[in-house]
Amino acid sequence: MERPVKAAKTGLILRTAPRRGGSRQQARTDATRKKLLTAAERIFARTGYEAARLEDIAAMAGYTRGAFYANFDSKEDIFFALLEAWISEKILALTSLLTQLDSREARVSALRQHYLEMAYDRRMVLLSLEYKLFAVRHPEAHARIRARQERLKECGAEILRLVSGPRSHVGISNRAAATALGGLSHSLLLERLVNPGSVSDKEIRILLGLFFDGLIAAKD
Amino acid sequence: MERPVKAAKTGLILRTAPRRGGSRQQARTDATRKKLLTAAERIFARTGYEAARLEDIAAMAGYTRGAFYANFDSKEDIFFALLEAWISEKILALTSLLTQLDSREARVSALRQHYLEMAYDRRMVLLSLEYKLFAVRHPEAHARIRARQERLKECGAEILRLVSGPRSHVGISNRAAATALGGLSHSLLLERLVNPGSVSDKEIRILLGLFFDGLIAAKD
DNA sequence: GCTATTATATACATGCATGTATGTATGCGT
DNA sequence: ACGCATACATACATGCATGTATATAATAGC
Repeated sequence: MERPVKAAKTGLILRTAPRRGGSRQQARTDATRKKLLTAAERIFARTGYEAARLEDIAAMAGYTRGAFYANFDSKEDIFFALLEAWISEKILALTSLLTQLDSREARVSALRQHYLEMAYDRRMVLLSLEYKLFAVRHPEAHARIRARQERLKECGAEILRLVSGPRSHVGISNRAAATALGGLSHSLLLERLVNPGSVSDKEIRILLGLFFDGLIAAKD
Repeated sequence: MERPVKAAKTGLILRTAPRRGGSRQQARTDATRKKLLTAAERIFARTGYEAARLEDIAAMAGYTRGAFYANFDSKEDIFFALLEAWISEKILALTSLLTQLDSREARVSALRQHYLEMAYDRRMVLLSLEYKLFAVRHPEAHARIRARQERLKECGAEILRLVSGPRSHVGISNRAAATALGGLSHSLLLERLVNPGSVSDKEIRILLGLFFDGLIAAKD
């Protein structure tokens, strides 16, 4: 039995968007897609992008590589799909936080809390590092990743702006301040992953608080 | 022609130590070993540990894989050898800095400068990340890497101690303070690698200075 | 319920990096 | 100057992950 039509490789968009016919079959594929994505999230964080095997991702989601290739084109493809999903989710969470609170004090403490919590989200640090390292090492993908991370950082900066006003803190843009706070938080967690007990919970709180308050206070 | 003696795999130590007979031949192998190590340093930083190919390392050093396997057992082997060499070098530099200066002011500004310079040493950040990520992901190697990094951190803490005395800054150990400063410096550089121009040189100086001074001042 | 379509699994081909085994050249002792 | 050992190169074998092509199971339309 010949196949007269060569199954033309679906373009980029078709892959991520529903094939069509939005019925129950659709829900099924959406579910496995999501399962694959969350599996990828764990595997990428656990073993790193390069060492991650597609088979492991599929297996952790409860499938084989067949299901994987039905939903994604390659490791890079799912890597980027995960980035999109992940950033969108984060931004949603942040913006909701941004709108809910109205007093300045509430925002400040919420933001403070936010950076503190970053220091305990193991998967996020490892994933974030994977993306940054990938960007540094793959010039062709650089712009794409940067753009995404940018939106997130902008979001953080936006909140800082709401808290401290448009003017920079002693010559530091809100953007740079957000970057520094996130970076400190991440690096402290990484340090604890490598060497648990090297920095206590209390020290984390103090260090982040010190820096955070320093940045906020510098403005006044 | 049979080989009656099965070339017993050289043990770990024999590989790194001179075979014996300390003559000119020795100097030659030492030289290629060093060339291979510095090549590995660049390749590991450039592509990451997992993606690094032994052939590229050998090629960058001006050899082929034959030379590599004559000097190292595997990628992991050279990875650790590089770690040892690298940490030793860093510690030497730091301790010399520690002893040379005698006034407290001189030490403070030297230390300040040290953390600032960390934010410009691209290869060091990338390598340091590789080792930390490797440690997190390879439990069997964890202790080994940790021990090395530990010595370096201790060194930093030692200097901080000389500057600010044995007592911790408002509940922060010197060790944690050194970690935080290094982490902030590294993460700022990483951010700039991903997104050049996102943080200006001036902002780097201010941010690091703010945090550094905050830590030092908190003690007084 | 039967057929068409879609979703996933299985089987196979390919490429590529590692590691090993052998070959060649360079230096060292006598 | 000759022969041995050491440094490095070349060639080959292996393993393993990717990607593709085909087969089966599940779902939708009629």
